[in-house]
Amino acid sequence: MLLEAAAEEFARHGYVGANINHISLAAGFAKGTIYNYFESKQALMLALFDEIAVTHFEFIADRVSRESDTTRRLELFYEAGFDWVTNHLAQTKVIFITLNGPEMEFKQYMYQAYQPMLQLVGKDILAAGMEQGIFRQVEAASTAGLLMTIYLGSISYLDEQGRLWMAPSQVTDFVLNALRQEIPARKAD
Amino acid sequence: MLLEAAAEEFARHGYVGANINHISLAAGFAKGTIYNYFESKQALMLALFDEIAVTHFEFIADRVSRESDTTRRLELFYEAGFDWVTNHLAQTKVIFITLNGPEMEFKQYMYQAYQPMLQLVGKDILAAGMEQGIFRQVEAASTAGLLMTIYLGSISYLDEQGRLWMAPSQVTDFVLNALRQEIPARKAD
Amino acid sequence: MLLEAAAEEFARHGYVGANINHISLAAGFAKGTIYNYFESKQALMLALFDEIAVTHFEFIADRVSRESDTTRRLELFYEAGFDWVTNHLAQTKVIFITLNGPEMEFKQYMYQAYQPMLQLVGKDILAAGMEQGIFRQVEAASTAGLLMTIYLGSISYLDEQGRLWMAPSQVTDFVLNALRQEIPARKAD
Amino acid sequence: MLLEAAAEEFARHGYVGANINHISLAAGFAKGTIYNYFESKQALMLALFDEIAVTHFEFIADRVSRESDTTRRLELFYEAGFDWVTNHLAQTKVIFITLNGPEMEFKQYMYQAYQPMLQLVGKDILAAGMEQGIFRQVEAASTAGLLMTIYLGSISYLDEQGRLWMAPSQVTDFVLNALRQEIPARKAD
DNA sequence: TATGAATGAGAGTTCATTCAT
DNA sequence: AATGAATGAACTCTCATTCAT
Repeated sequence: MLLEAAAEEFARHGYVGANINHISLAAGFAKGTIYNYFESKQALMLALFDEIAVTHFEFIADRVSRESDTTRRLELFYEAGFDWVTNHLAQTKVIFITLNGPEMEFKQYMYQAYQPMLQLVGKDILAAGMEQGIFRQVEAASTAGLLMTIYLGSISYLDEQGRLWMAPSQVTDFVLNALRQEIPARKAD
Repeated sequence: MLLEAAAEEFARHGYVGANINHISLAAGFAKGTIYNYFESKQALMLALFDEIAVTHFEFIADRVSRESDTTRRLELFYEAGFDWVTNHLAQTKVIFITLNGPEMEFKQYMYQAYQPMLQLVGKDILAAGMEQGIFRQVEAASTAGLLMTIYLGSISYLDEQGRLWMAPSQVTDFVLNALRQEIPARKAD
Repeated sequence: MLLEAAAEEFARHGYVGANINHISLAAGFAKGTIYNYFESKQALMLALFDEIAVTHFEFIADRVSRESDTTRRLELFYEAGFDWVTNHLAQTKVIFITLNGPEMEFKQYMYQAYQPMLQLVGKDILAAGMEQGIFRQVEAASTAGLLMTIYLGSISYLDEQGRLWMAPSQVTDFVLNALRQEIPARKAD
Repeated sequence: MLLEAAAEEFARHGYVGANINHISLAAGFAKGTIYNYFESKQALMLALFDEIAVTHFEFIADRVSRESDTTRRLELFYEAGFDWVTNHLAQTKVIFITLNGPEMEFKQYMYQAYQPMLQLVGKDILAAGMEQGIFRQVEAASTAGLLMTIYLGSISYLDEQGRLWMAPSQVTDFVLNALRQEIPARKAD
């Protein structure tokens, strides 16, 4: 599979450092053959982004939508997110290389590709939780961004074996504390 | 001068994509002159890491240590951190390029270089706050990592003008909520 | 074609001084094309050694083996050797550049590659001649080395047109005198 | 000593590969200082040739001239030659690098510089021996060249410790056999 | 559709040489 | 006389891309 081989190569060497001939060979083709499928190295990268964003989103959205309880949904978002990452190490590295890399076009492209996931967090989880009185009132857009950031940040330190330094439960715990209602207990005063 | 030019070039093009000759020229030297100062492209990068880590840490530590109140210290950590970032755009990009790039040696090196800052968060802020009863009891090491992650995550999306999408106060607010005491207060009822 | 061009360039400029791009261009290719055939400058050099050693040996061995008389074989060794040299000027220079150059790996490699020719001289000529009573008893290994040395030495001073300063007959004459039986013949008087 | 350092460097790396800055530093000077003594890398090399040729010749001529017997002189030529070599490894390598290297100007220059030694062999030893009836009649010039060639050939394979693969006595033995009178015993037939 | 030889721009790096101090 | 920072030409090697087969 060309996109699979591309993910491996880009993950291991970054965009500039990746060798497009190696990708073609790793996918079982000859050197030049990849150009029959993608116009250029850049076009290949963009195609890879699309595939990653869709796969990633669908996997998480599927798991999240199985529960209707919002707190549980938030937990599932991180759980499913962690699961996907540990099964898609190369793709995960590609995400980080891109989001933090120097190529601005790629970054923009990836932001677009990840809008659905941002929507999922912002609307189906955060806004819903605030409406239901489960979460305190926060600024929705930037907090959704923060939740995504925490997700990305907590998966960004993968060791060589793909192990994370943090359990999803720790993250969920932290986030739920941050979002819970102000201490209405005080009213008791 | 050379390290400044190097930061700009690495920020704009990444490690592999950076052109060491351009760095030399941008610093006002001829092509090869940079090799009178650094043995290789890699050695230049490592020297740049050292300078960034030290500058970054000293700036933040200086501001944080001016206050003794722990909550205020946490606020100052993010405020000073944001300040440094907006005045060191190139250096900040270098940090992200490295932490998320494919070169493992660089990553390791940078983790080492940032140990002092991790200590600052873990001991002087987090552990101190727990001791003083200001923060709830959390697992210190991984939570310190999470606070750093949130810092890095929230500064990682700089636009071309170096503007952040989030105010330090929002971040502090979120984090203080996550760390405040559980609501045993209710039991008092 | 490439090896021919390589021999010319190495002969003219030595290993370090040779320009691998020039070799590629001289062979009718573009600059980098030679790297499709040889991994590096060094690999090219080693491949050239192999080709030279084999060609050189086969040419001489073929001529020598046509005669069974040992004295004649010794003569043929030098005659054929001189012939090969005058028709392979560049290759000959490469041999000398290597045997006397600073790169020890190359030297070792060439010694290995020339073992067959040393065997030819040591066994098929020298040892055979001693057995047949044609040559006096000498230490075989080092004398074989000396015969090779004399061959190499006498071909080492080629002028620009590839002319030698010595005829093979002179060398043969000298060597046959050095190897002929001691003068026990006199005792026979 | 600059010339000593130069001999070491040229011996180890060849002319093109030698680093003139290293030479200056090895001699205890700063990088550019060598240019106060020699106009260029090439001028340094030529000066080194002069010194080597003179030293080498004087050492051998001194030893040879202590004996008047011609056979003994021939022996002393090789003995002294071997002695000089084992005490001047770097200089010896420079000779070979030059005689077999690609730079024709250097080669020519060295031939000139070694004329005195060729004279010594051709006149004081070979011609004298023929006149005295000790050696058979041979073509003087080319045979003198051959004797030099055998000298150079037998010292050209120095291992890293400067050991030769052949004793001077073996060489002398071989050469004396080659030069001794034809078997006058035959006349008895 | 697949191949892989060929291209050539461009990179990192070296180092003889210069020259202001 | 001595220094050593600076120069910049030149070199080895890489690789995205093309194209005849």
